[in-house]
Amino acid sequence: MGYPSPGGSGQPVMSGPPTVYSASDNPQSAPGRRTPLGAVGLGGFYFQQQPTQPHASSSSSATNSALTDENRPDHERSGASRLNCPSKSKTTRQGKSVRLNINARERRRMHDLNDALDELRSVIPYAHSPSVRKLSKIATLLLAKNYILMQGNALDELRRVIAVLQSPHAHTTTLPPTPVSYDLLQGFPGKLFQGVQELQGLQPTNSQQPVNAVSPAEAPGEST
DNA sequence: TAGGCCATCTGGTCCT
DNA sequence: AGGACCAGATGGCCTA
Repeated sequence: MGYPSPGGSGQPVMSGPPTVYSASDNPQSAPGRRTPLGAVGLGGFYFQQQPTQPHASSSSSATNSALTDENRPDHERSGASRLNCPSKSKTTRQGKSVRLNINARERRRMHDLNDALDELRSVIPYAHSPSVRKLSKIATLLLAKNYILMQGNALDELRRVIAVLQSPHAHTTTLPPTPVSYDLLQGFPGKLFQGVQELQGLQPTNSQQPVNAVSPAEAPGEST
C-alpha cells in the first residue's frame, strides 16, 4: 500500500530536479496546505495567496502572470510533461505563457478538489489520528457513499420506531428486531477494503463498523 | 522490486 | 477567447 506518509499529505517529495510548488503546495507545509474554499468563498481564494518562498510562487500570481517560478518552462522542470510533449507542435502554437497559465489553473483546480476531499475526510467516521494514514481518494469517496447510505437507513429506522411508538397499541407492541448490517466498506475493492479496515482498526471480519461510527444500537438500519 | 497512490502536465471537449 | 472539466501519460514516494 503506497499511502503517503501522514506528514506528506500525498505531496510528492521530489528528490530530483526541483518540481515547482506553489506556496501552498510546498510539501513542507502539508497537510492543510491551502485555505479551504469554504472559508473564503469560492471566488476569492486565488487572490489571497502571497508568494513566500523563492521556489514557490502563489497561485494567484500564476493567474496574473504566467512567468512565475511555478510556471517554469518544461525543460527546467523534472517530469513527465516533458516526455509527454508532442514535439512542441501545439505548445509552440499556443504560446508558452498561455500553456503555463493553463497548467497553473489545472493545478489549482486539483488542489481545490483535494481540499474538498480533505473536508470530506474530516466528516467521515474513521480514526482521525495522526498515527493513522490518511484515506486515499477512492477510499474517501466509497466510505462517504456508504456512510450516507447508512445514515439514510438509520433515519428510516428511526421513523419506523417513532411510527410504532405513536400507534394506539404502542404499549403492547414490541418492535421487531431490525436486521442490522453496517457495511460502510461495502463496495470496496479487496485491497482497499483491507486497507480501510486497517485504517479503522478493524479486524478483517464482518464487524465493519468504523471506529467513530454510530453504533448499531444508536442507528439501527440496514445497508443496501 | 512491485504495486498503490499521488501530483503534474497535456491535449481535447464543452460551455459561457 | 478563455475557463472548467476530463482522461491519459509520466515519474516520484512509500510500503509490503
